[in-house]
Amino acid sequence: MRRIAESTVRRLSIYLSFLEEIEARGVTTTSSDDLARLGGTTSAQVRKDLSFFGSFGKRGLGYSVPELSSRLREILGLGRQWKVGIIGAGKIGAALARYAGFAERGFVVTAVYDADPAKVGNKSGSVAIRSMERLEPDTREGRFDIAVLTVPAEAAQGIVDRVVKSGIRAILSFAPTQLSVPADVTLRTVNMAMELEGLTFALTNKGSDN
Amino acid sequence: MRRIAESTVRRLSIYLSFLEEIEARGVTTTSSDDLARLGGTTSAQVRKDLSFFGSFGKRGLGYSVPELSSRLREILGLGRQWKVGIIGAGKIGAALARYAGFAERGFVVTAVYDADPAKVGNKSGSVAIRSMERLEPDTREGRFDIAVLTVPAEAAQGIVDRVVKSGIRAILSFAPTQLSVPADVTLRTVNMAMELEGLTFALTNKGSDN
DNA sequence: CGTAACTTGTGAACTAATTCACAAGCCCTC
DNA sequence: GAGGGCTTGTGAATTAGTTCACAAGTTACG
Repeated sequence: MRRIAESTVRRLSIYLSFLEEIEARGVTTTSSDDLARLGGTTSAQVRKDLSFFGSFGKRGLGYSVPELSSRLREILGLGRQWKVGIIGAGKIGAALARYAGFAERGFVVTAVYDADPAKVGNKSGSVAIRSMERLEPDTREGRFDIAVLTVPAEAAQGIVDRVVKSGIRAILSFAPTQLSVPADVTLRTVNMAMELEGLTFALTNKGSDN
Repeated sequence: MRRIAESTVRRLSIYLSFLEEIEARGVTTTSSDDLARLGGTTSAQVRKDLSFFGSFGKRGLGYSVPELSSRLREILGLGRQWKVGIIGAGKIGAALARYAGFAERGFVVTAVYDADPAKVGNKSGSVAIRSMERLEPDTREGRFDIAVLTVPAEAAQGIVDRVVKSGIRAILSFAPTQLSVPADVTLRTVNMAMELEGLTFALTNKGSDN
């Protein structure tokens, strides 16, 4: 398969969430134009995005909503349940552990870790907090597929190295720091400070550009 | 000023965070090569990014750390304090309201809102939770510059419309839905589901590509 | 069955972003 | 003050991503 741009994958997620929405409302057919309008892009972009994976529509008619959403779920790897381990049971970690949106998409939190011995054993949502020492054995036993990092910036790289070494290949980090991983590991970072700075940049430079 | 790519702005944030880090360690000089290595990019990219805003280095020598970090803060609009209003005092909203990283970067949470009357008046961090009805008057009085949305997907567009109408020009949304704003409003969206789907896509399609 | 009205799928054209590559400038040493 | 060793700043070349534009299907209808 040709390399797929991250922007394309993001849009596929958007298309899928609309498809699920209109599917729930009983709509059975849609078009690239509908998807584009709802997703803030163009119909050509929608068709091009889908064309990387096959051809799912009928000329003159459009797309079958159930079929396309099922194909997108498959493409995005949502046909199975994914186990998520949350590392760091602070405010954000705890909020995520309880976040219902996880389950709706097939993600289940199977472990929460914290370095603070006082927290170990407490429940975070429905999951007991585990000691950081469990990280390697748990990972090797396949207790989770995806690591979500909600630890302080200083600790993040060390933990990334540990979970990568014991076999994790997908990491979502909320730590406000640049992390490095081997080429075969996928890392996504959500950095609040960076998002806010994008906004202040725009506020500060509005008018002079557009 | 020529239109600046979002990717460039994101990298400027990264460069700045490194500069602050090494500045704290007493380093006084750096090079595009250092910044590139730490930020996971190339030295040509660093120089090109900076070149959109001026020329801040000395050939043969590199960049003065204090000078460059100060210029970047200025470019990113961090020379002043920004007031943030958090709309939605659920788990994520509450976690953000207490998030110390905010203050470090010059952001101060001046208001927290919630639609649930039972929550109004309670404290979230050091700020009292206000009624949603206060949104318009508060916004018009300049109580906050940036709106952070942590409300359910269904409520998000309505609130965006309200704050935009009363003058807000920068919004950071955590609602898992596509939002639309006028061209003069900057919107950034953080969507957990989308990030996780980016990971499952990669996990599912590894091997066949790279 | 023919034609009109649609909508997809996709090369080709275009636009945006990144990387290359090198002249220009700076510091240091002799 | 000339030469060597560095590193910036930036046009040019390249690569990546988006948009255009249209042939090829599909349905509806007379």
